[in-house]
Amino acid sequence: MIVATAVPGKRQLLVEAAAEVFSTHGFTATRVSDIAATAGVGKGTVYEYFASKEELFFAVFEWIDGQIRQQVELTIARPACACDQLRAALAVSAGIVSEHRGLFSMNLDFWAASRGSAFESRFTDACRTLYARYRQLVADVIRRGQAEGDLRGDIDAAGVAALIVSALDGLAVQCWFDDAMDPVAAVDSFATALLGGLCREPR
Amino acid sequence: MIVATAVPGKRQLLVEAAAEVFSTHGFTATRVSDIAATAGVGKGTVYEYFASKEELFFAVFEWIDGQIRQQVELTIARPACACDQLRAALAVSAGIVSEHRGLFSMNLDFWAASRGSAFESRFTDACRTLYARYRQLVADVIRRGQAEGDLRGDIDAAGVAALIVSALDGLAVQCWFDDAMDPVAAVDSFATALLGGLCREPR
Amino acid sequence: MIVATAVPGKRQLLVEAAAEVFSTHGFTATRVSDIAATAGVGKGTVYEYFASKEELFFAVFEWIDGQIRQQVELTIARPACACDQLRAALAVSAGIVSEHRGLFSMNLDFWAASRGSAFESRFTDACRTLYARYRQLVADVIRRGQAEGDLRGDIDAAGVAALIVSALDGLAVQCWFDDAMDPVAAVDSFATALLGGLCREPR
Amino acid sequence: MIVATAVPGKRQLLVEAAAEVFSTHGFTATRVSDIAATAGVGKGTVYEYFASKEELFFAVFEWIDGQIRQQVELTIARPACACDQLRAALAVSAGIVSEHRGLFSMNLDFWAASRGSAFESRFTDACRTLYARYRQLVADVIRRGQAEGDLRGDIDAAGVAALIVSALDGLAVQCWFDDAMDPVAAVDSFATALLGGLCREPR
DNA sequence: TATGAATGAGAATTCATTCAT
DNA sequence: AATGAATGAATTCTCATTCAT
Repeated sequence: MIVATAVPGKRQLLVEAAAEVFSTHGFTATRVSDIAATAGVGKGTVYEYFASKEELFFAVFEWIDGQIRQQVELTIARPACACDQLRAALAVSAGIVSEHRGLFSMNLDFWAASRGSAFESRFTDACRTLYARYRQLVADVIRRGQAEGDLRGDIDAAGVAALIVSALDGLAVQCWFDDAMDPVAAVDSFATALLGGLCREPR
Repeated sequence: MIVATAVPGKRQLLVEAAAEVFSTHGFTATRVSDIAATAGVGKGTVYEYFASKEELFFAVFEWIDGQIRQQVELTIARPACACDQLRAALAVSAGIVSEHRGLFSMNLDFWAASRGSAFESRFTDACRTLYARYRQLVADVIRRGQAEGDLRGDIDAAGVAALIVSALDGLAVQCWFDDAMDPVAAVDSFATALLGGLCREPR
Repeated sequence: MIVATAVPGKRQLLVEAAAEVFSTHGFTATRVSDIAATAGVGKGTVYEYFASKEELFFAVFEWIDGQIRQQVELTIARPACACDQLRAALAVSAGIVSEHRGLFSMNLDFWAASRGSAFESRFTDACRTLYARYRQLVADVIRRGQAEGDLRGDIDAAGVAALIVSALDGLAVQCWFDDAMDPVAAVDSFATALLGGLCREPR
Repeated sequence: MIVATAVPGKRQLLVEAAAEVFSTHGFTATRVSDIAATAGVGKGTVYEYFASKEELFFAVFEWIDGQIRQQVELTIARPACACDQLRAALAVSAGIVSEHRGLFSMNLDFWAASRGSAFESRFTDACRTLYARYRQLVADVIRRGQAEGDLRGDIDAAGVAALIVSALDGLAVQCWFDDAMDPVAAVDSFATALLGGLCREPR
């Protein structure tokens, strides 16, 4: 679960207030004064802790990234065979998307921040690193599975890992646009297909 | 291929100029005057054809959507077994991503336009429809494959279709952040894994 | 006389409106919107012609500098002996100060602009050049007078020129603070003393 | 010399810290917190001693004024003929300018403070008084010289005094803009010219 | 129809000042 | 007395949009 810190300092208070307002209205439509009001402080106070609106936005990005990665890593760390780990990683990710549609919509803003904002390169770099890390995480599981004989050895682990990570991001996007989507169920079918093979006859 | 229309009217000229500038600088950082200059017309002329910057942006969205869907539909329409159709659809999509990284980065802006802009609901609705259509397209192939016996019947076609579409979107995101990614190779590995099954022993 | 241009373009209109407002309220206390209102245009229009408040301020500086230098140069250009030229230059300068106390008060702002503003070096450079030019102008007259035998040859022309120019600036400062000062009369006494010598017995 | 007080109270400590920061960055660009930091006290402490930034600025003005006037008065107080007193007064003033270019640059800020600041009239009044006093000082020397027969009696003492004082102020301005200027040498030439007469034949 | 000069709503940001501790 | 976290008034500047030509 993504939960508020127990005893947040004022900086963290602002990050969480910002997350709330940004995730509701989007980056552009959010005014700094909205965040200040939500946090229950004066407008100037925001600038005591963050040099700019974008700096605060980036802090929100880092906070959310940390929260999510922590859960995924914990899940994958549990000892199990590679198949089960992949399935569990997919399931927990879908669960997060399902529970936090609002927060996940911020992804769209984070991504867009890499397009023409003053922090363009900062967000681009952070996202590149973030995705490289997730791909690595998944690829390692796959390679271990291949080494241990659970998974087919004739498949490029990095390529498949990239697409698994992609699938989860893309799923969150579709869920953002369509409340009716059930990410958990979709991911479950996907895991079954991917692990067992869609084709009746393996190729 | 995504190509300029042969004899564009001035409206189409503006759409294509806008696509170029938007894809280079992002929606927010693009000024209407930039687009006018790129199109070689006066700033006021833009408003003869589009009521607002966002309206023009939406027109770009529709144009690109049309271009891409056309290619995907043509690919899927070719008679083949379901497996080959899926593989071909994945390949052609990856190819488009690969060839048009710039255009694809606009996705990030389109998605973000669903967050707090004046056209919020217009983009949201359009994206919901767009994704529903792609999911349908893929799900139909899967269902046909199941009916014809090429694909396993015990799998939820809709769920898997959702994730396949997701994977392609997510892949484009990662390619935007990381020039070193090769979407075509990654998709190929993914197709092999998905169709044949990652596990050595089918489950 | 310092007069408004006969057919000012909008840029010049703004410069003159700005000169009026700046000279009345000082740089800091002047709001860009005040200038726009005085010029009878919208706030945004100011930014069509000047990139910033300081850029406009600099344009005012250049305009006033041009106006004044023109008069001084015209005066000095009239054929006369060096003594008369110096006397005339002093007189015309005092006359300008006397007639345009308001405009001259802008000097105080121009000078202060060289202290910590974004345009610090631009104003510093411009003032350095401006004063070097005036010193040169006066020094040339003195040297000519020395060559022609009208003025004592044992005196450093550059040093005296610097102080003559200084005296006029300092006089404008005192006039700004004290309406009762009569620059014309003061300069007349000064010219007599300087040219004839304060001491009863020449040294 | 302008030196720090031997055992400064905290108020004086702040005045001197402020003088340092103001003279370095100018009034506008100086933040109260900079002064506090330079003085080694908390920001709030400044307000225990001064009601506002401008009040502190005014205190700096008074402090510097006092320091400088003291030196000039001491110089003039030395018994000598009027000619020598004038020459000495000019020399000592040029010496101060030369040694304290930084401090003197504050003049530009003091003057500008008379333009649109909340303390406008306070600075204006103080400067008017200050200059009246200096003019009086110089005029008295001249009048004494005239009475004693050292100086020509047909010259308006007040007018000449005003320009002598002006010249020193203006000189400081030019020195601020041009490091290459040597105020001491310039003033020496000026003194010679003024006392002995620029013209070969006294008029 | 095409234009681009003019507009002004709107938001980020700064920093002097306050005041609870 | 000393502090510095908190405040919000105030102002610059941007740029989508309008409309007279």
